[in-house]
Amino acid sequence: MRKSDKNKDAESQILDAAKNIFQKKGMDGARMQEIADEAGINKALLHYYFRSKKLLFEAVFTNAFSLLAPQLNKILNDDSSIEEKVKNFTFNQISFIIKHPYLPNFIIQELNRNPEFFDTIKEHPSFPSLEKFKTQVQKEIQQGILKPIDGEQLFIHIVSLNLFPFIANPLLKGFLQKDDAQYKQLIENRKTEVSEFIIRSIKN
Amino acid sequence: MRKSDKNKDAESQILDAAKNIFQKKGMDGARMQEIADEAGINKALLHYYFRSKKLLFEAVFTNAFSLLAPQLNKILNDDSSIEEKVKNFTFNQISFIIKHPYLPNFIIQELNRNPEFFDTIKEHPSFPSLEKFKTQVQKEIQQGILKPIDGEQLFIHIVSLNLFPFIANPLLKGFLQKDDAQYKQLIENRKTEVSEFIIRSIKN
DNA sequence: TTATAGTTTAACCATTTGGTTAACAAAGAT
DNA sequence: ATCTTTGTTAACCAAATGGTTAAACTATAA
Repeated sequence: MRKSDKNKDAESQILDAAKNIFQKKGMDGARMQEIADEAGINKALLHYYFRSKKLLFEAVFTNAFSLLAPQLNKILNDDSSIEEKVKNFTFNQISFIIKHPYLPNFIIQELNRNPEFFDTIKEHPSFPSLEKFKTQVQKEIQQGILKPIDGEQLFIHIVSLNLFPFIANPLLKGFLQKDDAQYKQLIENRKTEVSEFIIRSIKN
Repeated sequence: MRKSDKNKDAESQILDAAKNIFQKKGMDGARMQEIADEAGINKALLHYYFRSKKLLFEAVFTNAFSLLAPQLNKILNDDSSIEEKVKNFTFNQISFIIKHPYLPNFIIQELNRNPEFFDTIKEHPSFPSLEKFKTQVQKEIQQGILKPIDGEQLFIHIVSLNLFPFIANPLLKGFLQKDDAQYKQLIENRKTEVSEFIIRSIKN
């Protein structure tokens, strides 16, 4: 354990340790003892602050979602053009995930394991809504700015292109035969590559 | 019934059950007893045929990879144009994954959990190579058929657009507020939607 | 038929794991 | 100071889990 962490109060220290372990190993792979060790405290203290493994996990999960969701809202709820949105969104999202590379995989994986989990986050204040984005796409199509495309499909395209390279990191790294540094560079390039690719396809 | 038939019977029955459980719950979440129940046999028989959980899992994993890898080779090693390749590949891959929806997530997830796993599949006979695809992209760019694009990035684009909607199924289903039938339709539409989107971006 | 080798099972076992308890320490509150 | 609440720990526990064993069953070759 690092000394600078010793000052932090126990609860946030547990959350921090739990985040690391859960995001790397998932709910089933994580061990309470391992989290306690990472936090530098006794295992019983985990249960003192968070009654059970399940509750500790849920705390970490909603915490992680609270980081990701506002990122999504950026593209959906500002007033710039679709082109601007795509550009800023891909750049910002890829930059953000570079700093939190385990986040998308963690959320997606645990949502697959337990889909009812979505009900928990549906109530989240910054839960994204697609309505504005969809109507804006339609409007720009009518104005002749964009070629015809379904807003929902476009949304899926964008998120897929942004997140998949992180989720499939080991797979793609293997296929492309890149080492960590090379793959990092490849992703770095995608900050602009992806939006250019999208814009080229949808802009008139 | 001949001895070898019987072996294959029990063995493949175990593999089938293990596939179902492992793909739904992952290595850590799966229980040997549950696999035995699903296969309708005694738990000890699992260890008789596959010495340990780890070995059973590896059998399932390489099996799964053997299904997915040839799909990738289709786009990389035939002689059609890039446009044809993109069209056929997305259509075929999405059609294929619709029949095996757990497959991509399973492979990607377990590869994240244990990246050294890639060494096992690197030896696989149908392990995909990108060389042909990359040179073909460059050639078609020089011929003026395609706009300039990096072949590796294009490859990532394609796979991302194809696979992400399956991997992030619960997340996207939630964001888009679709039920299972509606989401299935959305994916069905992507069989052509994705390739059109790509072609529009790269073709001159 | 019987010996043999392969297959299947119930009962067990050792370890791991999430969770509890009871004692103890720190810090306010009176 | 002394009482009370809150925080922390070592030791413990019951259940679950991967794995083993020895016996029973089955098919077949001699």
